[in-house]
Amino acid sequence: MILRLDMASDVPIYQQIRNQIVLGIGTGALAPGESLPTVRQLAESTGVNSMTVNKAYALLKSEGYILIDRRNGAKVRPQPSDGVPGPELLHRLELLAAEAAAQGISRETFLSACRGAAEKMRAKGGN
Amino acid sequence: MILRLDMASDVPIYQQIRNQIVLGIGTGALAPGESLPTVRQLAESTGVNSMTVNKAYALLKSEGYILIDRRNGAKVRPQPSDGVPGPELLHRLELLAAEAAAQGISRETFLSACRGAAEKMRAKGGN
Amino acid sequence: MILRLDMASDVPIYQQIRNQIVLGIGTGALAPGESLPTVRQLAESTGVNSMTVNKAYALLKSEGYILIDRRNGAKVRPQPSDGVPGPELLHRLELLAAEAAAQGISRETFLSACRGAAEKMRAKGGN
Amino acid sequence: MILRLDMASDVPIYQQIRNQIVLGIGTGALAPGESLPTVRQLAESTGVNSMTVNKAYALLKSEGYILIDRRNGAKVRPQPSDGVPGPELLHRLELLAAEAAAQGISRETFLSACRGAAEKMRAKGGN
DNA sequence: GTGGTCTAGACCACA
DNA sequence: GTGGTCTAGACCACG
Repeated sequence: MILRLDMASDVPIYQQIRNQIVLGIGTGALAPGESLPTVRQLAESTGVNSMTVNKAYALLKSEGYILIDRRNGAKVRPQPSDGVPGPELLHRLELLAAEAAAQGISRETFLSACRGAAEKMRAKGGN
Repeated sequence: MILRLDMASDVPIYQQIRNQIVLGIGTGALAPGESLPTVRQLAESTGVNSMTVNKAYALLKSEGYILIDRRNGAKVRPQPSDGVPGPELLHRLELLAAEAAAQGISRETFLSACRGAAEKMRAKGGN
Repeated sequence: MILRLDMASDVPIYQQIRNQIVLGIGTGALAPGESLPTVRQLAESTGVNSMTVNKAYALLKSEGYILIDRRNGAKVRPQPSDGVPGPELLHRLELLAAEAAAQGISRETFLSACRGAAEKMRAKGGN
Repeated sequence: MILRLDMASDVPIYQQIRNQIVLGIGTGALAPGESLPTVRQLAESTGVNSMTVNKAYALLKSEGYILIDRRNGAKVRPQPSDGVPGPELLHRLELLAAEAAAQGISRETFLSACRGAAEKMRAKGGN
């Protein structure tokens, strides 16, 4: 699990960390129950302040992606809530579709890209 | 074309304006070539500082969604660049897919949501 | 709205700030829609670091007690979600009742204290 | 007396132990004079470090809920100090009431929840 | 050892 | 002007 952070990006570092870990969980690179590096480790290996890493972990915890155990550090949440996409996710998906449409990308090309993204994710059971 | 802005949101106002106009273009509510309100009009009708509206228009122009004509104001760009999704869009799509997967949303449910979003967009030709 | 913070307490400062503001909202000392001091103001007047105040405000925002407007700072949320107590609140209430019972406080005395606390809160309509 | 501990919770484990024992005493599940398991037993049965259990017991003793006899281990204190709620308890009760009020919960609903919590406790005499 | 908290001071984005 | 982010280094509670 290597994180690539862009210090010059306008997206905050703690968000980049959060995004990459979510990507790792989604793709299966980080298995459910797997331990994440400690705050200090990640801070050192990325050259980022530990409070910034702390903020990313706190965000992931509040979003329900990870659990923070006082003894063993952070772990990927084993059994995430199953079900339907939340309104916020649907909103962002619509915006993405609108951008594609406004750029002249055909509906089929867009859906093909969706399929490509979905196939990179870990397969859960028969899904 | 009515804009709904949430002053308490953590997404910047100029981004909200930009997003809603992109949504309008994508869904067809704003037709290619259609004139947008002037910066001053939009600023007045929304109660937002005109510098903020200006920033949104400049962003839309730099992204290629609109054309700014000094005489006629802003218009929806008639023939946007056709083709494939850019890397930035693909990146955001992957993050969305990862969030869905990490939340336990099945691949099929995710793709169904994608189809739902795509169908809200204007049909161009046979797509 | 004066905050009294105990630097020697084991409850974190940002929590103390959060608690006192919640108390202010509950009792009506802070009216719905009323503006809170800015982060910097509160930091200065209390002698606390602004990041600590920031954390308290972020917590209050995430809990739905306040709204943060990029232009005007923080405001008490005008129309909080109405309804039933959440499970976390009920849990704490039970613990409180258990502590009282274990200390030999009679049920009636405990309920009397509850009534006393409730009567300090702002009256909403006929409640 | 079964303890349910959540290692991922942000409330310290020794506090969780303390809380559950207080709940047991308050509800009557643990009768006055009843013996508690030894530190070592409780540590083994819960998989928690014995220092942590020790801390919980020391806290319960300092709060007056239990008595620690070197020969017979810990016992629920038979005759707890009778009387009025202490200031710390009142403080937490007020905060609870304020949170309820700030969330739009009516005074009557709050008091109803108080009654519900009180009725779960053991009845002492006619109370 | 872990995460949680706090400071003092800085820079940036937004409006 | 506002809040948001980040740093470097420190201390503490927990286990």
